[in-house]
Amino acid sequence: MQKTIRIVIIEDDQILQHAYKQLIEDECGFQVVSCYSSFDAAEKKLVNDDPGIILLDIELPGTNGVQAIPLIKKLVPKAMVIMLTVYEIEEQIFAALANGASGYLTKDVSSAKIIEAIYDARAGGGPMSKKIASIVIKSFQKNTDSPLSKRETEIIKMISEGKKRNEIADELFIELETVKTHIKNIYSKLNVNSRSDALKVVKKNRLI
Amino acid sequence: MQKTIRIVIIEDDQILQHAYKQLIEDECGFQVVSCYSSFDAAEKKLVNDDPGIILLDIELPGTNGVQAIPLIKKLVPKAMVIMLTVYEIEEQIFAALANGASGYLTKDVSSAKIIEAIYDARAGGGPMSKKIASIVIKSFQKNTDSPLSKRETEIIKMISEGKKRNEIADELFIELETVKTHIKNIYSKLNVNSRSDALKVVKKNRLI
DNA sequence: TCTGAAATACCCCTTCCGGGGGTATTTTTC
DNA sequence: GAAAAATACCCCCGGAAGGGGTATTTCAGA
Repeated sequence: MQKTIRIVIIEDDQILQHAYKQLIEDECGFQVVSCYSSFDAAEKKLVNDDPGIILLDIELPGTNGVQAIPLIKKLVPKAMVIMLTVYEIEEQIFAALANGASGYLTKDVSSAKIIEAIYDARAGGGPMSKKIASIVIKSFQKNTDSPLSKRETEIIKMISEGKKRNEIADELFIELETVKTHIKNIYSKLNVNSRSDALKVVKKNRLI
Repeated sequence: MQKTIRIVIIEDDQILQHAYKQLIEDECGFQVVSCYSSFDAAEKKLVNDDPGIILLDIELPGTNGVQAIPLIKKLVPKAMVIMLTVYEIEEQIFAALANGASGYLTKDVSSAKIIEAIYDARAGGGPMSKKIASIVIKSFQKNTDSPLSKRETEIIKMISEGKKRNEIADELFIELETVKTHIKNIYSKLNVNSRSDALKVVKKNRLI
Protein backbone atom coordinates (compact mmCIF):
# COMPACT_ATOMS: atom_id res chain seq x y z
CA MET A 1 0.00 0.00 0.00
CA GLN A 2 1.09 3.50 -0.81
CA LYS A 3 2.52 5.45 2.07
CA THR A 4 0.26 8.23 3.23
CA ILE A 5 1.48 11.69 2.34
CA ARG A 6 1.69 13.77 5.49
CA ILE A 7 0.95 17.39 4.79
CA VAL A 8 1.47 20.54 6.83
CA ILE A 9 -0.11 23.85 5.92
CA ILE A 10 1.43 27.13 7.03
CA GLU A 11 -0.92 29.95 6.09
CA ASP A 12 -2.04 32.92 8.15
CA ASP A 13 -5.41 33.37 6.47
CA GLN A 14 -7.69 31.14 8.56
CA ILE A 15 -10.25 30.80 5.82
CA LEU A 16 -7.73 29.73 3.20
CA GLN A 17 -6.01 27.47 5.68
CA HIS A 18 -9.28 25.72 6.34
CA ALA A 19 -10.19 25.59 2.67
CA TYR A 20 -6.90 23.91 1.74
CA LYS A 21 -7.22 21.42 4.55
CA GLN A 22 -10.75 20.54 3.50
CA LEU A 23 -9.74 20.24 -0.12
CA ILE A 24 -6.79 18.00 0.58
CA GLU A 25 -8.56 15.74 3.04
CA ASP A 26 -11.21 14.98 0.45
CA GLU A 27 -8.45 13.31 -1.53
CA CYS A 28 -7.34 9.75 -0.92
CA GLY A 29 -3.86 9.17 0.44
CA PHE A 30 -3.45 12.68 1.73
CA GLN A 31 -3.38 13.60 5.36
CA VAL A 32 -3.18 17.11 6.72
CA VAL A 33 -1.37 16.51 9.98
CA SER A 34 -1.17 20.12 11.13
CA CYS A 35 -2.02 23.67 10.19
CA TYR A 36 -0.19 26.71 11.48
CA SER A 37 -0.68 30.44 11.10
CA SER A 38 3.00 31.24 11.12
CA PHE A 39 6.34 29.55 10.82
CA ASP A 40 7.18 30.59 14.34
CA ALA A 41 4.16 28.66 15.60
CA ALA A 42 5.15 25.63 13.52
CA GLU A 43 8.85 25.56 14.34
CA LYS A 44 8.78 23.46 17.51
CA LYS A 45 6.24 20.96 16.26
CA LEU A 46 7.41 20.38 12.72
CA VAL A 47 9.79 17.53 13.47
CA ASN A 48 7.04 15.65 15.25
CA ASP A 49 4.60 16.29 12.40
CA ASP A 50 7.11 14.65 10.04
CA PRO A 51 5.57 16.11 6.90
CA GLY A 52 6.31 14.95 3.35
CA ILE A 53 4.85 18.10 1.88
CA ILE A 54 4.54 21.58 3.30
CA LEU A 55 2.27 24.17 1.74
CA LEU A 56 3.83 27.49 2.63
CA ASP A 57 2.46 30.97 2.31
CA ILE A 58 4.92 33.81 1.77
CA GLU A 59 3.23 36.61 3.67
CA LEU A 60 3.40 35.36 7.22
CA PRO A 61 3.60 37.24 10.52
CA GLY A 62 7.11 36.97 11.98
CA THR A 63 9.45 34.87 9.87
CA ASN A 64 8.29 35.18 6.29
CA GLY A 65 7.87 32.25 3.95
CA VAL A 66 11.09 32.72 2.01
CA GLN A 67 13.15 32.96 5.18
CA ALA A 68 11.32 29.96 6.59
CA ILE A 69 12.33 27.56 3.80
CA PRO A 70 15.95 26.95 4.85
CA LEU A 71 14.85 26.63 8.48
CA ILE A 72 12.22 24.10 7.49
CA LYS A 73 14.76 22.20 5.42
CA LYS A 74 17.02 22.02 8.45
CA LEU A 75 14.24 20.62 10.63
CA VAL A 76 12.70 18.21 8.14
CA PRO A 77 15.14 17.84 5.23
CA LYS A 78 13.10 15.39 3.21
CA ALA A 79 9.95 17.54 3.22
CA MET A 80 9.10 19.18 -0.09
CA VAL A 81 8.07 22.80 0.23
CA ILE A 82 5.46 24.17 -2.14
CA MET A 83 4.99 27.92 -2.05
CA LEU A 84 1.40 29.04 -2.27
CA THR A 85 1.10 32.77 -2.55
CA VAL A 86 -0.69 35.66 -4.20
CA TYR A 87 2.44 37.48 -5.24
CA GLU A 88 4.35 36.96 -8.47
CA ILE A 89 7.38 39.05 -7.66
CA GLU A 90 10.43 37.83 -9.55
CA GLU A 91 12.90 38.30 -6.73
CA GLN A 92 10.59 36.45 -4.38
CA ILE A 93 10.15 33.55 -6.77
CA PHE A 94 13.86 33.14 -7.37
CA ALA A 95 14.68 33.60 -3.71
CA ALA A 96 12.17 30.91 -2.76
CA LEU A 97 13.52 28.48 -5.33
CA ALA A 98 17.11 29.24 -4.39
CA ASN A 99 16.23 28.60 -0.76
CA GLY A 100 14.97 25.16 -1.64
CA ALA A 101 11.29 25.40 -2.54
CA SER A 102 10.23 22.51 -4.75
CA GLY A 103 7.32 24.28 -6.34
CA TYR A 104 5.59 27.61 -6.62
CA LEU A 105 1.88 28.15 -7.06
CA THR A 106 -0.11 31.33 -7.20
CA LYS A 107 -3.30 31.27 -5.20
CA ASP A 108 -5.46 31.70 -8.27
CA VAL A 109 -4.91 28.09 -9.31
CA SER A 110 -7.74 25.60 -9.17
CA SER A 111 -8.15 23.03 -6.43
CA ALA A 112 -7.29 20.30 -8.88
CA LYS A 113 -3.95 21.97 -9.62
CA ILE A 114 -3.08 22.08 -5.95
CA ILE A 115 -3.72 18.37 -5.62
CA GLU A 116 -1.77 17.75 -8.81
CA ALA A 117 1.10 19.83 -7.48
CA ILE A 118 1.29 17.68 -4.37
CA TYR A 119 1.50 14.53 -6.44
CA ASP A 120 4.03 16.20 -8.70
CA ALA A 121 6.27 17.30 -5.90
CA ARG A 122 6.19 13.83 -4.38
CA ALA A 123 7.18 12.36 -7.75
CA GLY A 124 10.17 14.69 -7.98
CA GLY A 125 8.53 17.14 -10.35
CA GLY A 126 8.64 20.90 -10.10
CA PRO A 127 5.08 22.13 -9.90
CA MET A 128 4.59 25.69 -11.05
CA SER A 129 1.56 27.68 -12.06
CA LYS A 130 1.56 29.04 -15.59
CA LYS A 131 2.49 32.57 -14.71
CA ILE A 132 5.43 31.36 -12.69
CA ALA A 133 6.58 29.09 -15.50
CA SER A 134 6.49 32.01 -17.86
CA ILE A 135 8.51 34.21 -15.52
CA VAL A 136 11.03 31.44 -14.96
CA ILE A 137 11.46 30.80 -18.68
CA LYS A 138 11.86 34.49 -19.40
CA SER A 139 14.63 34.60 -16.84
CA PHE A 140 16.63 32.27 -19.03
CA GLN A 141 16.21 34.21 -22.24
CA LYS A 142 19.10 36.29 -23.47
CA ASN A 143 18.71 39.65 -25.08
CA THR A 144 18.80 39.21 -28.83
CA ASP A 145 19.98 42.66 -29.79
CA SER A 146 23.28 42.98 -28.07
CA PRO A 147 25.70 45.74 -29.05
CA LEU A 148 28.50 43.23 -28.50
CA SER A 149 29.98 41.09 -31.22
CA LYS A 150 30.24 37.34 -30.87
CA ARG A 151 33.84 37.49 -29.72
CA GLU A 152 33.14 40.31 -27.33
CA THR A 153 30.26 38.38 -25.81
CA GLU A 154 32.52 35.38 -25.42
CA ILE A 155 35.09 37.50 -23.65
CA ILE A 156 32.72 39.30 -21.30
CA LYS A 157 31.33 35.90 -20.37
CA MET A 158 34.82 34.75 -19.42
CA ILE A 159 35.26 37.93 -17.43
CA SER A 160 32.03 37.07 -15.62
CA GLU A 161 33.72 33.81 -14.68
CA GLY A 162 36.49 35.77 -13.01
CA LYS A 163 39.09 35.02 -15.66
CA LYS A 164 42.10 37.24 -16.08
CA ARG A 165 43.09 38.71 -19.43
CA ASN A 166 45.93 36.29 -19.96
CA GLU A 167 43.75 33.32 -19.06
CA ILE A 168 41.26 34.47 -21.67
CA ALA A 169 44.03 34.89 -24.22
CA ASP A 170 45.27 31.37 -23.55
CA GLU A 171 41.85 29.79 -23.77
CA LEU A 172 40.94 31.56 -27.00
CA PHE A 173 44.37 31.07 -28.58
CA ILE A 174 44.81 34.77 -29.19
CA GLU A 175 47.29 37.34 -27.92
CA LEU A 176 46.88 39.17 -24.64
CA GLU A 177 46.97 42.42 -26.62
CA THR A 178 43.99 41.27 -28.65
CA VAL A 179 42.05 40.51 -25.52
CA LYS A 180 42.89 43.97 -24.24
CA THR A 181 41.57 45.49 -27.43
CA HIS A 182 38.34 43.52 -27.17
CA ILE A 183 37.85 44.57 -23.56
CA LYS A 184 38.46 48.20 -24.47
CA ASN A 185 35.83 47.91 -27.18
CA ILE A 186 33.40 46.22 -24.81
CA TYR A 187 33.84 49.00 -22.26
CA SER A 188 33.39 51.61 -24.92
CA LYS A 189 30.21 49.98 -26.27
CA LEU A 190 28.74 49.58 -22.80
CA ASN A 191 29.88 53.01 -21.62
CA VAL A 192 31.72 51.68 -18.63
CA ASN A 193 35.32 51.53 -17.54
CA SER A 194 35.65 48.59 -15.20
CA ARG A 195 34.88 44.91 -15.02
CA SER A 196 32.26 45.30 -12.33
CA ASP A 197 30.39 48.02 -14.18
CA ALA A 198 30.53 46.03 -17.40
CA LEU A 199 29.11 42.98 -15.64
CA LYS A 200 26.39 45.09 -14.09
CA VAL A 201 25.25 46.29 -17.51
CA VAL A 202 25.64 42.89 -19.08
CA LYS A 203 23.60 41.13 -16.42
CA LYS A 204 20.94 43.79 -16.28
CA ASN A 205 20.43 43.53 -20.02
CA ARG A 206 20.91 39.77 -20.15
CA LEU A 207 23.66 40.03 -22.72
CA ILE A 208 25.25 36.78 -21.57
CA MET B 1 -13.44 36.27 -33.97
CA GLN B 2 -10.19 34.91 -32.67
CA LYS B 3 -7.25 35.10 -35.03
CA THR B 4 -6.21 31.74 -36.42
CA ILE B 5 -2.96 30.45 -34.98
CA ARG B 6 -0.58 29.64 -37.82
CA ILE B 7 1.67 26.74 -36.92
CA VAL B 8 4.83 25.41 -38.52
CA ILE B 9 6.30 22.02 -37.62
CA ILE B 10 10.01 21.31 -38.06
CA GLU B 11 10.59 17.64 -37.32
CA ASP B 12 12.64 15.14 -39.26
CA ASP B 13 10.66 12.07 -38.27
CA GLN B 14 8.00 11.89 -40.97
CA ILE B 15 5.67 9.82 -38.86
CA LEU B 16 5.79 12.18 -35.90
CA GLN B 17 5.55 15.16 -38.19
CA HIS B 18 2.39 13.76 -39.67
CA ALA B 19 1.01 12.78 -36.28
CA TYR B 20 1.46 16.28 -34.88
CA LYS B 21 -0.12 17.85 -37.94
CA GLN B 22 -3.11 15.56 -37.70
CA LEU B 23 -3.46 16.17 -33.98
CA ILE B 24 -3.32 19.92 -34.31
CA GLU B 25 -5.63 20.20 -37.28
CA ASP B 26 -8.32 18.36 -35.38
CA GLU B 27 -8.37 21.35 -33.03
CA CYS B 28 -10.36 24.45 -33.72
CA GLY B 29 -8.48 27.68 -34.40
CA PHE B 30 -5.22 25.94 -35.25
CA GLN B 31 -3.74 25.79 -38.70
CA VAL B 32 -0.62 23.89 -39.65
CA VAL B 33 0.65 26.00 -42.52
CA SER B 34 3.82 24.03 -43.26
CA CYS B 35 5.87 21.05 -42.18
CA TYR B 36 9.62 20.74 -42.77
CA SER B 37 12.13 17.99 -42.12
CA SER B 38 14.96 20.39 -41.32
CA PHE B 39 15.57 24.01 -40.53
CA ASP B 40 17.59 24.37 -43.70
CA ALA B 41 14.54 23.33 -45.70
CA ALA B 42 12.35 25.76 -43.78
CA GLU B 43 14.65 28.76 -43.85
CA LYS B 44 13.60 30.32 -47.16
CA LYS B 45 9.90 29.78 -46.70
CA LEU B 46 9.44 30.70 -43.08
CA VAL B 47 8.77 34.39 -43.61
CA ASN B 48 6.03 33.58 -46.08
CA ASP B 49 4.52 31.01 -43.71
CA ASP B 50 4.26 33.74 -41.08
CA PRO B 51 3.84 31.34 -38.17
CA GLY B 52 2.65 32.29 -34.70
CA ILE B 53 3.94 29.05 -33.24
CA ILE B 54 6.76 26.80 -34.35
CA LEU B 55 7.12 23.27 -33.03
CA LEU B 56 10.80 22.53 -33.25
CA ASP B 57 12.64 19.27 -32.87
CA ILE B 58 16.21 19.38 -31.58
CA GLU B 59 17.74 16.50 -33.49
CA LEU B 60 17.62 17.75 -37.03
CA PRO B 61 19.87 17.07 -40.00
CA GLY B 62 22.07 20.11 -40.77
CA THR B 63 21.38 23.05 -38.47
CA ASN B 64 20.20 21.59 -35.18
CA GLY B 65 17.19 22.85 -33.27
CA VAL B 66 19.07 24.87 -30.69
CA GLN B 67 21.13 26.65 -33.34
CA ALA B 68 18.00 27.21 -35.37
CA ILE B 69 16.16 29.20 -32.69
CA PRO B 70 18.04 32.50 -33.06
CA LEU B 71 17.86 32.20 -36.84
CA ILE B 72 14.13 31.63 -36.66
CA LYS B 73 13.76 34.57 -34.30
CA LYS B 74 15.55 36.75 -36.83
CA LEU B 75 13.26 35.66 -39.66
CA VAL B 76 9.97 35.70 -37.76
CA PRO B 77 10.54 37.55 -34.48
CA LYS B 78 7.02 37.28 -33.17
CA ALA B 79 6.82 33.51 -33.58
CA MET B 80 6.92 31.50 -30.37
CA VAL B 81 9.19 28.49 -30.54
CA ILE B 82 8.23 25.37 -28.61
CA MET B 83 10.88 22.70 -28.41
CA LEU B 84 9.58 19.18 -28.81
CA THR B 85 12.25 16.61 -28.21
CA VAL B 86 13.11 13.28 -26.68
CA TYR B 87 16.20 14.49 -24.87
CA GLU B 88 16.25 15.98 -21.39
CA ILE B 89 19.84 17.12 -21.37
CA GLU B 90 20.32 20.06 -19.04
CA GLU B 91 22.71 22.00 -21.24
CA GLN B 92 20.38 21.56 -24.19
CA ILE B 93 17.38 22.77 -22.24
CA PHE B 94 19.14 25.85 -20.96
CA ALA B 95 20.73 26.58 -24.31
CA ALA B 96 17.34 26.37 -26.01
CA LEU B 97 15.71 28.67 -23.47
CA ALA B 98 18.63 31.09 -23.59
CA ASN B 99 18.36 31.17 -27.37
CA GLY B 100 14.75 32.23 -27.11
CA ALA B 101 12.57 29.12 -26.94
CA SER B 102 9.24 29.88 -25.27
CA GLY B 103 8.56 26.34 -24.16
CA TYR B 104 10.09 22.91 -23.88
CA LEU B 105 8.20 19.64 -24.12
CA THR B 106 9.47 16.12 -24.07
CA LYS B 107 7.94 13.87 -26.67
CA ASP B 108 6.35 11.63 -24.07
CA VAL B 109 3.66 14.20 -23.31
CA SER B 110 0.09 13.55 -24.25
CA SER B 111 -1.62 15.09 -27.26
CA ALA B 112 -3.73 17.19 -24.96
CA LYS B 113 -0.60 18.66 -23.41
CA ILE B 114 0.75 19.66 -26.81
CA ILE B 115 -2.44 21.49 -27.62
CA GLU B 116 -2.42 23.07 -24.18
CA ALA B 117 1.17 24.16 -24.69
CA ILE B 118 0.25 25.94 -27.91
CA TYR B 119 -2.50 27.86 -26.16
CA ASP B 120 -0.16 28.56 -23.29
CA ALA B 121 2.61 29.89 -25.46
CA ARG B 122 0.16 32.14 -27.29
CA ALA B 123 -1.07 33.47 -23.96
CA GLY B 124 2.45 34.34 -22.92
CA GLY B 125 2.91 31.30 -20.71
CA GLY B 126 5.96 29.10 -20.55
CA PRO B 127 4.84 25.57 -21.36
CA MET B 128 7.10 22.89 -19.96
CA SER B 129 6.65 19.20 -19.38
CA LYS B 130 6.97 18.02 -15.81
CA LYS B 131 10.45 16.64 -16.13
CA ILE B 132 11.67 19.87 -17.63
CA ALA B 133 10.02 21.91 -14.88
CA SER B 134 11.76 19.78 -12.33
CA ILE B 135 15.16 20.24 -13.98
CA VAL B 136 14.60 23.97 -14.29
CA ILE B 137 13.61 24.33 -10.65
CA LYS B 138 16.58 22.29 -9.52
CA SER B 139 18.83 24.63 -11.46
CA PHE B 140 17.76 27.42 -9.14
CA GLN B 141 18.37 25.59 -5.92
CA LYS B 142 21.45 26.44 -3.95
CA ASN B 143 23.54 23.89 -2.14
CA THR B 144 22.50 23.85 1.49
CA ASP B 145 25.72 22.54 3.00
CA SER B 146 28.26 25.10 1.98
CA PRO B 147 31.64 25.21 3.68
CA LEU B 148 31.45 28.99 3.44
CA SER B 149 30.10 31.21 6.19
CA LYS B 150 27.39 33.77 5.52
CA ARG B 151 29.87 36.59 5.15
CA GLU B 152 32.14 34.53 2.93
CA THR B 153 29.22 33.62 0.69
CA GLU B 154 28.31 37.27 0.48
CA ILE B 155 31.84 38.16 -0.55
CA ILE B 156 32.34 35.40 -3.11
CA LYS B 157 29.05 36.52 -4.64
CA MET B 158 30.40 40.04 -4.99
CA ILE B 159 33.55 38.62 -6.52
CA SER B 160 31.34 36.81 -9.00
CA GLU B 161 29.99 40.23 -9.91
CA GLY B 162 33.49 41.36 -10.79
CA LYS B 163 33.89 43.58 -7.77
CA LYS B 164 37.32 44.54 -6.52
CA ARG B 165 38.36 44.08 -2.93
CA ASN B 166 38.05 47.74 -2.07
CA GLU B 167 34.64 47.96 -3.70
CA ILE B 168 33.54 45.05 -1.55
CA ALA B 169 34.97 46.71 1.55
CA ASP B 170 33.10 49.93 0.79
CA GLU B 171 29.80 48.19 0.15
CA LEU B 172 29.97 46.08 3.29
CA PHE B 173 31.31 48.91 5.47
CA ILE B 174 34.32 46.90 6.53
CA GLU B 175 38.05 47.38 6.07
CA LEU B 176 39.92 46.25 2.98
CA GLU B 177 42.09 44.14 5.25
CA THR B 178 39.02 42.30 6.52
CA VAL B 179 37.93 41.57 2.98
CA LYS B 180 41.40 40.24 2.26
CA THR B 181 41.14 37.94 5.27
CA HIS B 182 37.75 36.66 4.16
CA ILE B 183 39.02 35.98 0.65
CA LYS B 184 42.03 34.12 2.03
CA ASN B 185 39.69 31.98 4.12
CA ILE B 186 37.43 31.35 1.14
CA TYR B 187 40.38 30.23 -0.99
CA SER B 188 41.59 28.02 1.80
CA LYS B 189 38.17 26.40 2.31
CA LEU B 190 37.69 25.84 -1.42
CA ASN B 191 41.28 24.72 -1.98
CA VAL B 192 41.96 27.28 -4.67
CA ASN B 193 44.19 30.29 -5.02
CA SER B 194 42.54 32.57 -7.54
CA ARG B 195 39.25 34.26 -8.24
CA SER B 196 38.55 32.24 -11.33
CA ASP B 197 39.18 28.91 -9.64
CA ALA B 198 37.07 29.94 -6.67
CA LEU B 199 34.21 30.89 -8.97
CA LYS B 200 34.55 27.61 -10.82
CA VAL B 201 34.12 25.64 -7.58
CA VAL B 202 31.38 27.89 -6.32
CA LYS B 203 29.33 27.64 -9.49
CA LYS B 204 29.86 23.94 -9.90
CA ASN B 205 28.60 23.33 -6.37
CA ARG B 206 25.93 26.03 -6.53
CA LEU B 207 27.25 27.76 -3.43
CA ILE B 208 25.88 31.11 -4.57
C1' DT C 1 28.99 28.32 30.92
C1' DC C 2 32.48 27.62 27.95
C1' DT C 3 34.47 26.50 23.47
C1' DG C 4 34.97 27.24 18.69
C1' DA C 5 33.59 29.46 14.69
C1' DA C 6 32.74 33.80 12.56
C1' DA C 7 33.80 38.43 11.75
C1' DT C 8 36.71 41.96 12.35
C1' DA C 9 41.43 44.35 11.63
C1' DC C 10 46.39 45.07 11.00
C1' DC C 11 51.48 44.10 9.49
C1' DC C 12 54.72 42.44 5.95
C1' DC C 13 55.94 41.23 1.02
C1' DT C 14 56.16 40.71 -4.44
C1' DT C 15 54.12 40.14 -8.81
C1' DC C 16 51.72 41.44 -12.53
C1' DC C 17 47.05 42.79 -13.65
C1' DG C 18 43.77 46.38 -15.15
C1' DG C 19 42.66 50.38 -17.59
C1' DG C 20 43.74 54.17 -20.90
C1' DG C 21 46.32 56.44 -24.81
C1' DG C 22 47.39 55.21 -29.45
C1' DT C 23 47.74 52.66 -34.57
C1' DA C 24 47.36 48.97 -38.05
C1' DT C 25 46.51 44.67 -40.58
C1' DT C 26 43.64 40.87 -42.00
C1' DT C 27 39.36 38.50 -42.33
C1' DT C 28 34.27 38.43 -42.66
C1' DT C 29 30.19 39.77 -43.96
C1' DC C 30 26.66 42.09 -46.31
C1' DG D 1 33.66 47.15 -52.29
C1' DA D 2 32.64 49.32 -47.91
C1' DA D 3 31.81 48.32 -43.03
C1' DA D 4 32.30 45.59 -39.13
C1' DA D 5 34.85 42.21 -36.69
C1' DA D 6 38.97 40.12 -35.20
C1' DT D 7 43.57 40.30 -34.77
C1' DA D 8 48.04 42.46 -32.93
C1' DC D 9 51.38 45.80 -31.27
C1' DC D 10 53.37 50.22 -28.74
C1' DC D 11 53.37 53.34 -24.63
C1' DC D 12 52.29 54.32 -19.45
C1' DC D 13 51.01 53.90 -14.35
C1' DG D 14 48.67 52.76 -10.15
C1' DG D 15 47.15 49.60 -7.34
C1' DA D 16 44.94 45.13 -7.19
C1' DA D 17 45.75 40.34 -6.11
C1' DG D 18 47.64 36.77 -3.55
C1' DG D 19 50.43 34.85 0.36
C1' DG D 20 52.95 35.13 4.96
C1' DG D 21 51.73 36.29 9.57
C1' DT D 22 48.89 37.71 14.29
C1' DA D 23 45.05 39.35 17.17
C1' DT D 24 40.59 41.03 18.85
C1' DT D 25 35.58 40.78 19.62
C1' DT D 26 31.21 38.71 19.05
C1' DC D 27 28.06 35.05 19.13
C1' DA D 28 25.86 30.63 18.63
C1' DG D 29 25.77 25.91 20.08
C1' DA D 30 26.96 22.12 23.21
